[in-house]
Amino acid sequence: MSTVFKALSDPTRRRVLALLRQGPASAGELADHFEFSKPTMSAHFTVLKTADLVETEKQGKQVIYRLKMSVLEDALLGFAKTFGLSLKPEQEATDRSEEEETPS
Amino acid sequence: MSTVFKALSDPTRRRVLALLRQGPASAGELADHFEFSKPTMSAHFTVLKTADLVETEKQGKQVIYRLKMSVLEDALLGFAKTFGLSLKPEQEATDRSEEEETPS
DNA sequence: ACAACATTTAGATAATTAGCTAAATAACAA
DNA sequence: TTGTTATTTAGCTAATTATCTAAATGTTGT
Repeated sequence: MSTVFKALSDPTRRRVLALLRQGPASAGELADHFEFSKPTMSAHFTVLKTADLVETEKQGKQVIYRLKMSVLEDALLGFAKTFGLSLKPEQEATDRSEEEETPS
Repeated sequence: MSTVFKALSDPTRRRVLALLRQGPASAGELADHFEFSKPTMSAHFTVLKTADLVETEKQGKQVIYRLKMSVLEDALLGFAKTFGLSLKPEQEATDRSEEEETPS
């Protein structure tokens, strides 16, 4: 858990995770969202991987990063529980993009 | 939010917060739970205070630290929301012995 | 084989962090 | 006032971190 919180402590890494929430992406695609050098971004990816928050798959020249949602969820949940909070899945945006929102 | 995550990235500080979950405590009481020096613990308290995760009140010689639960909750919630998760209060042990709340 | 592209590794540096001891400050008690 | 206790500040150091450029590695296309 400590590695997860360490990983989350950097805003760039949190943004990377948020990007991956949209779906898998290559190292380069991810890096393009930032102004840092590729090596710098690569180092951030390594931290995320060490924390087991992402997994990778090599596809040709590219390395595809994928969010390990369950790991993030468990870490967050484990911590939240210490404080009498629990985590529940939110109303998920459905794929029907043209539809009106259900009023809350 | 970044200061909160920075604060949470250290296990000692997470333990301090967990202790404060039980109720307010003085700097010394908190420090007694750890093997680090008082000044080291004081520095940790400063980080927590900077992140607005705790507030203090001076009582005579002592400084009482109190967890700002709502700040922790909001930070956690804000982040969780990015990932389609939300927080809810857990089933709390119904030990009312210390409370002076009006029953609903 | 060679070149182009995608990514990581190596190696360096500046900034930050977490820890320490010693000293300063603040409150209270005798 | 002097001493005791609680906490913080000052000043230091070692370790870690975030960043960079240059080079290495691995993959694909010609």
